[in-house]
Amino acid sequence: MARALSVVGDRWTLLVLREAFFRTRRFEDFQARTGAPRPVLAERLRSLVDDGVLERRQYSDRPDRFEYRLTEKGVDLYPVLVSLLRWGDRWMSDDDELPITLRHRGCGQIVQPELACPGCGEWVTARDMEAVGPRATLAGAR
Amino acid sequence: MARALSVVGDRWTLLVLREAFFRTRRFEDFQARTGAPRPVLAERLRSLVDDGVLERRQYSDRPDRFEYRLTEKGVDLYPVLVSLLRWGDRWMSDDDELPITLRHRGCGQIVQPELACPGCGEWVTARDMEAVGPRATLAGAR
DNA sequence: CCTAGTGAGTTTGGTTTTCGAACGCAAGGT
DNA sequence: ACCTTGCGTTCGAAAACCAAACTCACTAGG
Repeated sequence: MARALSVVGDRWTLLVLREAFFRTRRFEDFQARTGAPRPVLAERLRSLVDDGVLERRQYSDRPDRFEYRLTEKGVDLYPVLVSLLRWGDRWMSDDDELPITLRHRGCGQIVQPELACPGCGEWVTARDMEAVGPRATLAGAR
Repeated sequence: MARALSVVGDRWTLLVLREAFFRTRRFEDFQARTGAPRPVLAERLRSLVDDGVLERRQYSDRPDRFEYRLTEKGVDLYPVLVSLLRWGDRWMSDDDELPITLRHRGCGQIVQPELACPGCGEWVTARDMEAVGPRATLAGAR
């Protein structure tokens, strides 16, 4: 998890990724929609590309122009973003800003996806899970 | 989501919360396990308490000693942490560090929880969902 | 031809944050 | 009397951040 955070553990990075999921692809648009300072944005995009989360693709020569798209690795961050969105809507909403809503193409309903157990299909909360392995013993060793 | 990130959009904050889910409660232990610099840790704990994610509780007077526990709001961040954990294991693992594994108390199996649709129960990926509402039009307005 | 505009950055210079190391303080142990 | 534990705070140096201006390579309009 620390390694995951070394990639996405940054305010601007996550805002950039949110926009990427909304199909923003160009530097100017990322800049306008996230409000990130341009040098910071340039640096973040570069490191996301280095980390394989975004792909930098030329969409024009003369003049050279590039766009940034999510890779498979990037798309797989969706649960992180959705979980944050959900938590923000639940705990941090203020009334004069309507939340983003998500529609499930499969069933057509407006929903907030939640965690479930792939083993038994039940919904999962923190209390239903326990850590095992190296950290479990660490935490217990107190 | 931006508001959510204003609370947890920080490398150290998320590491602190990870430890909190492992039942770390004391300043020294947070410091040792996250490696966060002490002044940063003090400031982060304070702001997490301000934001209602952690609760600061006195567990001894003479000398005064405090511990930090997750509130309900904090516990509800579990999906964010689990999603990060899962992504890190999938995309950032290196072989000489065993991943943390999670057991579902309900069915006893070792699993990585995933997102599902509360409407129809199907598993959900980024491609199955579409945004509607204010941002959808914004993204389309290009 | 001259000027304006667009897209994708880079440079600059000044302000915040962050960091590691050391310190403070109140007790408890030996 | 001295060392240790727990929980922080203070300090100066180093790094990151920011807004604004600049660059470069074109395209479009008059």
